[in-house]
Amino acid sequence: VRPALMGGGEGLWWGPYLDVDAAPFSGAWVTPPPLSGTVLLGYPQGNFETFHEQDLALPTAQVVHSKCSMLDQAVNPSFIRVATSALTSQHASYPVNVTPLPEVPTLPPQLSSVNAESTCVLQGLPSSSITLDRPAVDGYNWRKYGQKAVKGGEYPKSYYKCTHRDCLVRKNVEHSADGRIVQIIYRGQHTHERSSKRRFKDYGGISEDLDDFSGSTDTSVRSQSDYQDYCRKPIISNGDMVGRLVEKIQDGDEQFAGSSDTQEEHDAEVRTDDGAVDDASANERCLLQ
DNA sequence: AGCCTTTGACCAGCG
DNA sequence: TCGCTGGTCAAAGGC
Repeated sequence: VRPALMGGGEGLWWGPYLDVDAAPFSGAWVTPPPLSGTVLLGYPQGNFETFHEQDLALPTAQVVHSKCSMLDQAVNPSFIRVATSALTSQHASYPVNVTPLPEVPTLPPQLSSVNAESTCVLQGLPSSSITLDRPAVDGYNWRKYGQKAVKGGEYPKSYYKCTHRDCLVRKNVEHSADGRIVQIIYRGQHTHERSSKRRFKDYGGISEDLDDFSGSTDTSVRSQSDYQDYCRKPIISNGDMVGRLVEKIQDGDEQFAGSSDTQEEHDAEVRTDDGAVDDASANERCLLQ
């Protein structure tokens, strides 16, 4: 089953998505599943980044959203550098130029009705810039308890537990050959708050930003309009790094994904002939709910 | 000392 | 029942 365009903002795909191996698409917008799910972000070169809702939605997405709003007034690449570094390994920091988009994508009713939580997907990062080999960057503490070569042996799969007492949340992380995360399967729901502000500080001192909006951990009660108010401005992505986003709900029946032919067209427009990126349109897309 | 990753063994489900 | 596969356990070692 290929992703279905269900309407909404220009350049976005969303809808049921059952075939992860379907043709690459651009656009990155996803509604996190209520209990568990997978967010897979990929690039036309065959590189993929995968984030779970809680990798992105609460800590980093809101940071980026916040920074997006700031960037609307004064474009400052350092903001995104901070945000993206929080997404990457704790040692990585990558400069990214930013240009705000003029419009705010419209939400498809199908998705807006699914879940009130919000996910912002960083898209268009250089393929080398995000390596979520440290799941702890989502604000929770994880302990790796196993690794297994899955059938075919293409990608080793790592198994992580949340270290919080009485929390049974687990993550299955699939890595590509070069160590990049290909897929994260998230099982369960945290019964506690994000465990460590200190840890976020370690990733760039953004913990305060996280609390700007995520003071409550009960995101399910947060309204969509709240998010839209909170983050008005999306960020356009690096055209060279057309994103691919897949959300796979493991424990539920619903599966969603984002993609867009129109977005691909847009990305093609901002991409130069030699594959270089038009700085004016470079960088990150922050799509919101 | 505590927490983490690594890794081989073990277990359960399924055909 | 057996073998395969995915998921988990737990000892060992590192930071």
